[in-house]
Amino acid sequence: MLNEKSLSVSPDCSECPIRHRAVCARCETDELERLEEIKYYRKFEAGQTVIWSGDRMEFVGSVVSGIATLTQTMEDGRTQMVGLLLPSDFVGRPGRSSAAYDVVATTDLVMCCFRKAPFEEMMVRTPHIAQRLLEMTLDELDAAREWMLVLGRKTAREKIASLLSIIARRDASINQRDVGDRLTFDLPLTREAMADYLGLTLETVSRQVSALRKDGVIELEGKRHVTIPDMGRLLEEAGDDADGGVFA
Amino acid sequence: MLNEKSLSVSPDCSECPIRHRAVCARCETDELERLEEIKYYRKFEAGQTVIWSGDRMEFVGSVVSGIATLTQTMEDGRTQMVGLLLPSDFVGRPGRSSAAYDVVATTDLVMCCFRKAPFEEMMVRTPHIAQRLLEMTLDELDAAREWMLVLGRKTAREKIASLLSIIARRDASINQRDVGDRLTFDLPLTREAMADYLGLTLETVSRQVSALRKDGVIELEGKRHVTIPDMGRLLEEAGDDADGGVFA
DNA sequence: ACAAGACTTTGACGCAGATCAAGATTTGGA
DNA sequence: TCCAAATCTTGATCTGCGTCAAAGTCTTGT
Repeated sequence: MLNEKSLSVSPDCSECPIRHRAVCARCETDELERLEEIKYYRKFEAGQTVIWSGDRMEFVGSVVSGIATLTQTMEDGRTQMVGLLLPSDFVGRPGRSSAAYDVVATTDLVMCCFRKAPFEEMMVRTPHIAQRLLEMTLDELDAAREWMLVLGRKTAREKIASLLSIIARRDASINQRDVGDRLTFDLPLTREAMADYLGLTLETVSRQVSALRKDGVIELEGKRHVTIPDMGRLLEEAGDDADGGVFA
Repeated sequence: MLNEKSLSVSPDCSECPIRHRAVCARCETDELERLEEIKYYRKFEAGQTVIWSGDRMEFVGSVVSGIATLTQTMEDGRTQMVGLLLPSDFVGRPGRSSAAYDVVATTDLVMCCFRKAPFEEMMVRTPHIAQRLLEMTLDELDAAREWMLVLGRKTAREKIASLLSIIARRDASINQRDVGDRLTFDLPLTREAMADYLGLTLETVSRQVSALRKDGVIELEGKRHVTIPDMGRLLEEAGDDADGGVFA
């Protein structure tokens, strides 16, 4: 269930990513109007849980701004982040009734949501929506498998470099920067969240970030503001040669 | 490309899993006939590579019998298995032209294949196929994320127990056994393949298998024949409480 | 049936990353 | 503005798993 702290925002959002990425681009006008009818916005504050694992899912949607994470937890408290949701990423499982993971806003977050039942109904009537969703799910699957290599076989230093290169690349594409230039961004994750993503402890994350800084692979201003002087070098450190990770 | 050692087998296969799982179950007759036209079988020997990462994919299909694996390799030779394909699992990426991973037969393998272009064309005409494929892809994504927890946060012993419980569960469902009974099966993987799946070395796998045997969690006859006297106990060892892993 | 190769087990030892601990820096609320 | 809580850094030590090595056991072909 949505947290009571969430609240609707303006119902108009011309840059709503689902409009471009998932649904509207190829829709006929009447479907587009129907979509507008079932669309609404939700806002969450940093730290709020969007959905708890096991909760009934009543919407699907996508991230408009901010960052959310998908997390799994074992009974003894060990946690593993299994997905990082950046603007334009899709959330939800057409055809599934309950959430499989905790979804947590790590920064202030705006989501564009569609009520699930009418969305699914529309999916049946409009085949290209199902196809677009299949494509997006295949991308996520590739990303998850890419991450399995990171978790299973990379060293701590390579893991940090992999994560930084993914965030840098995504950030560059959102802000229309050229990868290859000096990239600069704010880390949207605490050291602990990074550790949960990478299967490490926060102390190891801190040490390896310091080491990469000392070696000139990254520059830091404060704790969170990162600049990558040489993306090629970072990718080498990540063990990805040049082409880099697929993570969406 | 398919390896030259592969060869067609009988074109009839009444228990072809795709018939039940992905496509035919809800097809109208004419689609079913069309499917028959583009269907063919391929047989591979243990150890053969079905497709190399980067190769042009000319078919989609599913495993009829035997086991295949999806593997990623780094330049320095480190490898990580990112998927385990058991009978009825689907292989291939509608909408993608080249393979993202190596697909290797670890036992003798029979696959039921469909030529990709006509299959995709049919997908467009027959919406429920696209929907079925979306469901299957979502299952795979859940499995991959479940595995991220295994790789990132579990100990070597828990990893082995997790893998054994997945294989045992799948084997039980294929052979219509009741989970909860004494389960018995042949391990379809070498110690090295298990290590590649679990992000461990083969020596560690061997030691932990021995330890689980010594502790009575599993019984071994020869190197490969395993029996699980108490599935609940195994799941505890895996750190999954009771309900267990989703891995498909 | 036997030899050669593939697979597996076990031991000894080292190291990357975890754990435990203490401070330092940043953030936010009254 | 100042205090308390959250976040981050760094150090010392421990340990699970990797590495290296050797020997045992299956499998296969001739």
